[in-house]
Amino acid sequence: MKEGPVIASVAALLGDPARANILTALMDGRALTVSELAEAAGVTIQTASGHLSKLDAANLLTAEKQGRHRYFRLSDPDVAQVLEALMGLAQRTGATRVRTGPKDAALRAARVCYDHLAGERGVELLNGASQQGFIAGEEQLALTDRGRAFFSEFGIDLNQLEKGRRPVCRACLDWSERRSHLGGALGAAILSRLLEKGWVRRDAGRVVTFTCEGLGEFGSIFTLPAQS
Amino acid sequence: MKEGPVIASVAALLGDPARANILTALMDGRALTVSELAEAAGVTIQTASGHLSKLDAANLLTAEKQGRHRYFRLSDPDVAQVLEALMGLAQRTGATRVRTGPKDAALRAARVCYDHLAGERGVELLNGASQQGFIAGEEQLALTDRGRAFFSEFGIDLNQLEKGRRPVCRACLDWSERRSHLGGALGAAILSRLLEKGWVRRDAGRVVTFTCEGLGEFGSIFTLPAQS
DNA sequence: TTCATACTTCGACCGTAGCCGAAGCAACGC
DNA sequence: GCGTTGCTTCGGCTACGGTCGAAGTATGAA
Repeated sequence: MKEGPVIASVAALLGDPARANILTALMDGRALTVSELAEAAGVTIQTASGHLSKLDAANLLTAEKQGRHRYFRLSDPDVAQVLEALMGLAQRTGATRVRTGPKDAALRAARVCYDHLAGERGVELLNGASQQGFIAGEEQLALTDRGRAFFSEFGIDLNQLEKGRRPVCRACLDWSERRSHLGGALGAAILSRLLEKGWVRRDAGRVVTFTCEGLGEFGSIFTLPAQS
Repeated sequence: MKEGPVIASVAALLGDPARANILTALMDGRALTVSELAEAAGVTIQTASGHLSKLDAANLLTAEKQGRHRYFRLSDPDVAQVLEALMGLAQRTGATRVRTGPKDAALRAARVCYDHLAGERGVELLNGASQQGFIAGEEQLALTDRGRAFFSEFGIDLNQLEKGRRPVCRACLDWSERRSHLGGALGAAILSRLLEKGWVRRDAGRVVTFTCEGLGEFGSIFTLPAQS
């Protein structure tokens, strides 16, 4: 009678389809306006506005005003992580209406999870990095010396990352693969670098597409057994 | 409009106060009957029965019939983990009605999280084990050779644990401490052992109480810097 | 057989919360 | 000033879902 309700109030927020749509639309880490979110959720602007104030009041979102727009984003990577965890549960749960549309396939292959790479490629990335000794651990991840060398070479400023409050490496459970992929500051930095290098492109929504060349490069680094 | 609803349906299940109470009542890993759960949730038996069939249909619970009773338990440690994660969110979220009752204090000190130790003691356990080199990693945990020796000595059959499908070590985020404690098969085995040794006692609900002697022993092992 | 217990199903009631139309603000451009 | 755009607030409608009383099923005991 006491602790139940505390989880119920949050869960109830996530439990409305419109709000759930809003949140998943924000899972790519971008900030979106009220009207964009209304469209994503399939409701009118007034309705979306109402939902957004609730989510904001619960600190699941943060709002930022810019001129006459209001941009909303997830307030924290933790929120995204809980959402992914719920998707995982939803699958096991049998609520899986096996909807194998083309968009679904693309999502499974590679997508953005808040600000890092997820899906098949995301899992490959972490597996490859582990196999080659760049990253150690299974649930609590740590960067190895070898990894430091590699990612510096790759163009990532590790000192910079380590200054922040955010953990550098973080295992994030992938709802489609049921395995972990790499989150945290390093995960985010890698995705940025992949974009800069032109290996991947961000499409509408959370889908990430590899260029032909990018897929080759990525594969030669991460999906082959250690090539040394 | 497509992936939102999948998380919404699960979240909506968790979002009803009565169901949330039922689930948190089951978080200690025990199996309870319909009537017990009805009382825990503060609703009539018919109502509870309805909720339980929904939770069961969603595979969040598993039912087991024994005579004229029906026992329900959480279907999986994963479910408990998501619930703990939600509690964490609920806190950050400001839904924190800071209710510092005596029971709350006891819960914070030591409690059962599905089947392993959580709360201050749980976090101490993992910290101590890490500091002394029994367990390596930060998010992905692994047992070290030294840890194998120690826990065997402690009375745990590690070979047995490693046979099962369940991961031996698992970091589980503690909602009250905002740090990880040790879950997985090893976490469960340690709690059993603590009970067997008479170091701790399980009270009503999820509260775990240390005996005077038990607290001393536990402390000398886990809360001091390595005593070697 | 009869009664008691444990639970499920049915039916009806009621409240809450989501939804939209309309109106009200606020920021920007002209 | 006026009009447009982006968003919020208000009011009323509606429907979904939680709730309980009552009746029905199953197990076990006397």
